[in-house]
Amino acid sequence: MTRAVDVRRADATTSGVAGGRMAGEARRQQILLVAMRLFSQHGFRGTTTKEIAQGAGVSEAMVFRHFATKEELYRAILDHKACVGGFDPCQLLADAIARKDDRAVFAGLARAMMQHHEQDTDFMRLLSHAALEEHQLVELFFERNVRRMYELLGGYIRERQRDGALRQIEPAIAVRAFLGMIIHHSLNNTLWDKRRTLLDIPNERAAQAFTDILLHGLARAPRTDKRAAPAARTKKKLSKKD
Amino acid sequence: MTRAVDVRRADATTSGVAGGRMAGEARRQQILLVAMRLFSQHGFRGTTTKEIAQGAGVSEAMVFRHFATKEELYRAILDHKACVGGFDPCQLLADAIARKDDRAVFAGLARAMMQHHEQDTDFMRLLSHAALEEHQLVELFFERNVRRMYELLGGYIRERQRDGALRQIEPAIAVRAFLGMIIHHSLNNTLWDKRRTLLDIPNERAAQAFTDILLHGLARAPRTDKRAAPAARTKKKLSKKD
DNA sequence: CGCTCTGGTAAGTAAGTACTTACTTTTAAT
DNA sequence: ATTAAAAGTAAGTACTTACTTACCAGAGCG
Repeated sequence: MTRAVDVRRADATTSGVAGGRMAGEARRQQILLVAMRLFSQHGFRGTTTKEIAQGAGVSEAMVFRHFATKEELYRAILDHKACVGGFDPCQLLADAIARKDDRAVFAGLARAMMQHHEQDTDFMRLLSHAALEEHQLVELFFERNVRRMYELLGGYIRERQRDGALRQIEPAIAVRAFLGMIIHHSLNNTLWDKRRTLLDIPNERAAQAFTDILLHGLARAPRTDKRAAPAARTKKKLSKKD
Repeated sequence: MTRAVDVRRADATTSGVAGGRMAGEARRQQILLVAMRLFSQHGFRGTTTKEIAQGAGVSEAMVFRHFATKEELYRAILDHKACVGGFDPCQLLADAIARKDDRAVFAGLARAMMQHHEQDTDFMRLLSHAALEEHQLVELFFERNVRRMYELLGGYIRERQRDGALRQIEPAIAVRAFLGMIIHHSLNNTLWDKRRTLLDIPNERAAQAFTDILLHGLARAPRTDKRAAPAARTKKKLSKKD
């Protein structure tokens, strides 16, 4: 709980604490960067404007010259990250999707997401803080990134269902299950179990394993005989009620 | 961001704002209860001792009579919840495990966890806050609850692998995948997408679907062939014993 | 009655907190 | 060189925060 005045200003390149006078826009960007790191570490309320200023190597007044309020600074970060932060799954997967290479689609996505999470831990933390603080910009991020992901993957799964390659399960559920594996795994690695005492495997293996589970899980024939009537799979036998 | 002085003291039974003089221990418990609600809503730094006192209907000094520091109060809550908060999967699943009823084991767990998450949203939030704030008591919770879960489920999967019912995949990975689906789903419902615009299904259906995906995903025969092997059938209808 | 113990408070205090004001230095175009 | 704007600061302000101090009221009990 005692937080101490830890590393901030670690190193000129990352913290950007450039001694001299900077051009306005450069300074603005630098403050933004520093603030993002601090907000992600300590949340909105847990970060003081003084710390941000110190981290950037300027006086507090400079922070308020560039951003009218602390809130505006926060908003600028979330806003910026909501656009830039998320990679573009469409582009990444376009090729595999066109080839209908299920394994390439899902494993590729898993790999890319995990890598992304690993590199941008700050943003994951920032988003988590924002969600807990019920910041409205989480919704923006949702609309811009998450919903598109559900549409893209859901659409692909639906298509493969029509092809007869996957069994009939609500695509959104499958998407949630898959993203759940990945995101939960990343959160475990960066937040809950950093020392990886529960499970310590390289990303590549995790991506393969999750893809395996999903694709076998969605595969058309639970076991053998697929030459039987295809109608049988509409509800299958395990729909034990609900 | 503007938080306002919302509901606190909603109602005498839940907020415990009992007017008169109380016995020491009773007051202590009541302060604890109020504090837990507030901490879960706003995190440690986001909750003031004044708010806690008001919520409990006493002066701030009373809070500090019972708990030397705010930190001690927080600790008392996490500590208490780490014991009481988590349900006991061992007991819950003992029967299904003994019967080797895969579907009952996993669906039962999924159901119970989701229900639990739904009822104790406060605790989920509290834990998330604690993890982000890197509070050391998260580790305690991990040791007491999460690790046991991995051991229990991992052990069961290993056993079923020996039985030839499940294919050879590292059990811990399967556990992570399954818990990931469940926990991610719960977090979506209570934190990220409360209005459930991405996916809105009853818990029971989610539990069934996740179990389906996992069990088919772990099933022994990924493809066709090997119709001779009788082992392949064990996981077919599995719910009905065998 | 006096006397103490306990649950309780009003009113602090010192150290933050976000944000401001009044002022100085540097840059660069005229 | 002159000058106006831009980059920068030191020292506030008004308010909040965790935590303290000094005191009160009533119950129980001799």
